[in-house]
Amino acid sequence: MTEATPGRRGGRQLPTADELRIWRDFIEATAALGSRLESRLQGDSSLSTGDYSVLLALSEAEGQAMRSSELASHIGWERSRLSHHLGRMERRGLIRRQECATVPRGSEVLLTAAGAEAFSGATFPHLRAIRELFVDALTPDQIVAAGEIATALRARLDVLAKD
Amino acid sequence: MTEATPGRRGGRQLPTADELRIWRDFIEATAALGSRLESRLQGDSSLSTGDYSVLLALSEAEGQAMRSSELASHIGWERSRLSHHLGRMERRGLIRRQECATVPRGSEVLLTAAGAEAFSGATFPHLRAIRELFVDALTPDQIVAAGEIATALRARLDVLAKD
DNA sequence: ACCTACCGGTTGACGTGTCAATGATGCTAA
DNA sequence: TTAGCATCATTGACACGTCAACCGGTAGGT
Repeated sequence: MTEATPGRRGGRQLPTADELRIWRDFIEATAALGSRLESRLQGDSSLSTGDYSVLLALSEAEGQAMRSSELASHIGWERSRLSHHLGRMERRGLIRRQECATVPRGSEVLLTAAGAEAFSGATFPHLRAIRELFVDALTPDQIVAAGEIATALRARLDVLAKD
Repeated sequence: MTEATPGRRGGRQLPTADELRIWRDFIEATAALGSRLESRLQGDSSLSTGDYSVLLALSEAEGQAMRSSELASHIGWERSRLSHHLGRMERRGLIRRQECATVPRGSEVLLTAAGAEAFSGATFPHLRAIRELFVDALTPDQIVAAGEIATALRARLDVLAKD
């Protein structure tokens, strides 16, 4: 009783004006939050949030190394996105790539010393920024609500994953 | 009282593990939501959400036209972003630019017939997608909470607008 | 009048993301 | 054996964003 064709109440197709306003506020605020976090991290460490995700995953990995596809699914990226990103990170000396010994066609991504150092220097300021921009912005109730909203949105996206 | 260094007030510097988990869920879910909306709109209309914002503003404008800087502040974009985007939209015939008669150095952005048509074809599917992916994902209480969270985040960003 | 400072707008360089196509290699079935 | 076929990863083309530099012109102050 949520969907339907034009008409039937309880089943309108389009958002109300209020819903639309909230939608706009919500999507714009979260986008602004993300981009502020991004520039904060950039200023504090010369890393992007993408770099940070990759370095975090590698730091926590066995031997500071992971297979490329494993890394991609771990951080939820498409393979080509990761490949492009690793190319840029490799040019900056943050990671290295080498043929994987165990898996035939696999490529192994290694954290370099420079990468580990950049990551460890970025961690504290990044977490502090999350606190300042997100945690401190909300009441404890709102933080809980934000978690539930995230879960609900994610569930909805997963349910509609066939588009 | 959880973390360390210069800790005055009941103000630890770093988020707790729970806060961090919620942060991650939240930022990832909203990013995924945005990109799903984007690809929905793309598939339904061959417009991006950026195109949509521009066309919406122009559609509602006096004479289907606006000065460039006015448009930029109306949709909250940086000037160079808008300039690049208008260049792409102009190549696709969605808008036109011409010297502004009233303001010396100003440039005026006009909606073309093709642009108006693309916009009107995109509106219904786009609103429907917002409903399916956002409104239908949440309870009425959660929608209200989402609005409050957006407002709180925005307020926090504005307060810290000096970085 | 002249110098300077700002203002509206554009441009170039570069990082980032997606999509589709391309290797390179193993697996399986005719 | 060999013709497909799936898998791992990369590449190229292109859209999008940001940053910093630039350009043309108007406005102030001296």
